[in-house]
This record gives sequence, structure tokens and C-alpha cells, in this order.
Amino acid sequence: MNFVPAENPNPNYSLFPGNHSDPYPDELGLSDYLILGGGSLLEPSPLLEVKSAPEQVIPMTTLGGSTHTRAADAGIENENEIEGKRKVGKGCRIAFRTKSEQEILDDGFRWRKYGKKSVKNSPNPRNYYKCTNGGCNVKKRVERDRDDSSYVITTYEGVHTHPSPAPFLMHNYNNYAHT
DNA sequence: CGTGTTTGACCGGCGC
DNA sequence: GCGCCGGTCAAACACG
Repeated sequence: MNFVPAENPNPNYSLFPGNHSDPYPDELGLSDYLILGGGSLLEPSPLLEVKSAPEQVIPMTTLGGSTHTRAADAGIENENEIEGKRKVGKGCRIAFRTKSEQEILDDGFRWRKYGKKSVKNSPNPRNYYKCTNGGCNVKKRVERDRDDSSYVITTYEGVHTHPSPAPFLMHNYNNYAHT
């Protein structure tokens, strides 16, 4: 059960950019995130556009030329790993690198685990989740940083076609995401 | 019984 | 064509 009542919100809620007035609350350990998308891809989710430190957001189109960017910090070795597989119209992807003991960062949505794979060059497995809401195709994958296992890398892919089931998030969704 | 997890099988893309 | 690799499927299982 990922649902958390509004009167007792999981602290991890605040790690999600849409849930906090400051998307980089250092005291909470959120160190970085990337928006993997833009350019020819679909528009990023309005929910994810709530950010105040644009210098830390690296559009996919700028990642290719640099030998070492925050992409590497996030455990993404090269542009192929970012652009690869699904160059065509799969929507926005965004990766968070979060310092956390927990691997499951409750973002207010309900996720069903559908796979687990060990990845090359990493001692840590990667877990695959789908949003359980019918018709919503959003996926996320969660893995620990290959180099520093105190960090969790969470990658979201797609845009939710529905509001969060959590009232706490609903407020933010209504504020930021409705068009 | 409904819902979510586990886990090996399977599949498709890519490089050689 | 073959093997590697990342991603997904689905049957079995666990648990309320």
C-alpha cells in the first residue's frame, strides 16, 4: 500500500518536485534530477516543470557533447543509455538521484512491481514498476547508485493520465498540472 | 478473493 | 546469425 493519508504524509512526498516549494531540499537529501526528454519528444509533464534550479536540469539534447555530466552522476554512462531503446515518442523521462535508506520513495501514486533485473557493471538490481491506475502507462525503475549505494536512482517514464490518489498530492496536481 | 510480489522465461534491439 | 543485454510477461505464490 503506497497510499498515505494526508494527515500523516510520508516525508518522501517532499522529495517529489511537485510536492515541495523548494524542489531541492538539501536537508532531505535530494541531490539531483534530470529531465530526460525534450526536443523532439513529447512535452514534459507540467507536474515536473515545478523547479527553481534550472541549472541542475539537463535536457537530453545537451547531454551528448559532454564527457562528464550529471548524467554520469546519476549512473547514466552515456547518451546512448539515455536516448537508446525508445527514441520515438515515448514521452518524458526524468531521473532522480536521491540519498535515501529506503528504495521505495512514496510519490503518492500506486505502483505494481513487474520485473527485477541485475544490470551489468552494477552490483545492485534494478526494479521495474508500472502505475496501477487503469489506462495509465507510466513506468518507473528504481536502482541503487552503482558507485554509492546510499543513493537511489529513480527514473520515471511517461505522464500520468490521472491525478494522484493521495489528497495531499491532489492539491499540488490541481495547482500545477491542469491545463 | 482481490491485490501485489517474485522470478524464470521470453523477446527485441544491437554489436560483432 | 549469434550472443549479450535490458525490458517485459505471466504463473505461482504470499498476504490481508
